[in-house]
Amino acid sequence: MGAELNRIFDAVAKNSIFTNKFVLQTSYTPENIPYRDKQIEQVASILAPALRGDRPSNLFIYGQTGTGKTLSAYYIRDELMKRAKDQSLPLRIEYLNCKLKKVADTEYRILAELIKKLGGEVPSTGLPTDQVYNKFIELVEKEKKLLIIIFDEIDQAVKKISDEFLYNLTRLNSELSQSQISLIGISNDLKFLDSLDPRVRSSLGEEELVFSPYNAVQLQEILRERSTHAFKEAVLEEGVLQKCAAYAAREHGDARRALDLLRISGELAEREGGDKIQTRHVDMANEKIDRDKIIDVIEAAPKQFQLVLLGVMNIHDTKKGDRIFTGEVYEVYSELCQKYRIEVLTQRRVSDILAEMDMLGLINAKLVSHGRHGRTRDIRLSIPNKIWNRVKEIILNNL
DNA sequence: AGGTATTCACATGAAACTATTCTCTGAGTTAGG
DNA sequence: TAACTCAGAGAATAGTTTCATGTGAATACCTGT
Repeated sequence: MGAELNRIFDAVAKNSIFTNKFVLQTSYTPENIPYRDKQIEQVASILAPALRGDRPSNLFIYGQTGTGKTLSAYYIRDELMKRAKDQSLPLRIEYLNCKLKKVADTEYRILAELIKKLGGEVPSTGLPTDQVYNKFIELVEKEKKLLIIIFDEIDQAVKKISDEFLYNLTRLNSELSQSQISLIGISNDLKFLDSLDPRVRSSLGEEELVFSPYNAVQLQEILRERSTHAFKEAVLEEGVLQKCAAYAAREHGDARRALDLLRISGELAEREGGDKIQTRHVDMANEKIDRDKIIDVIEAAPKQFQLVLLGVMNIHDTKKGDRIFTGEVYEVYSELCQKYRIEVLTQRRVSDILAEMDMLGLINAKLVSHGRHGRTRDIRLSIPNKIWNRVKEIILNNL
């Protein structure tokens, strides 16, 4: 045991692979963003009026995950602010990620977060929402600036709340005399705009912009560029970059995924004590990413959610290959609840939980109609059986 | 045979409820002048 | 009298329940040939 640990420590301490792992991390902002010149130019031209002190149009940016939306937004923000500072323009840009749980997934919290960024202070709960609004307006008014707010993953927020708060925000301008607000919404759901209230849609979508996915060649180029900073000479074996790019291209051209793959491949190779990254490391990394994601989700999930999952797994064990339906899951789940002395949820709720699992990719649920025999979900487990035991362990330990 | 109408087994939606967390307020209490 | 404490009111949220309504197609039921 000790010897093994020492081997690992030695291998990692020797650090035979990375020179600067940081450039592969998602938080890293490169100086130039390849293949996004056109989009950045467009955003810049849309926002340019801000430099004259005029209110730029609201902007809606659409693009799948890992297509450089957020990165570009950061980039433009920095450039604009640089410019504004030089000419001491009254401009302020705030970025807010609506996906962050516990930070920005309700109307109240979004406002609270904005207020905090503007230097105000609000309690995390206990205040009526309209008071928070007033406070926000007051603060913005005091700033006497043009305020551009970037809402990343805005669809998440609207899904949890209603689109009312967007409406309120877009209307805020009429209540402001000293300041003006522009909104930039970023989403990876194209249908999102259509699902909005027409009033909101027309005002948020004054300008629209699409970030198309990277293709495999572009991904490769991005990886090559970064890898020169990240790794020592000649640690990449032939085909590693290609493989990372190929995997990521399969995931709708997700550059973030490509970078993660490369970084984790490196970490795995390093852990083995080798000084080269091989294509098999990429395969391992790919699996690891999937596995870790699943484990994380399950660990964070509430007890009832876990029990439902356990129910699905148990059914899968007993009747191999056959289709699993909601009714069965509910039955098995109820038994489990009684066994572990946990209160049983309604079928209604379990139905929702199953839908959530589908969203999270833990199961694959398809709606099928069996005619006379009703409609139900056709459920298939999509957790790789390699980690079944770990999953069960997690759930059972959690009682 | 061909066409309708039923019917199943859930899905999906909306509203309302519950427990918990947090702030704010004001009454009552305490300690010092 | 100023400072402190502490219970209760009010608000928001997550997770749920209750009630209501929706739905795709295999089957049952006609109908006229």
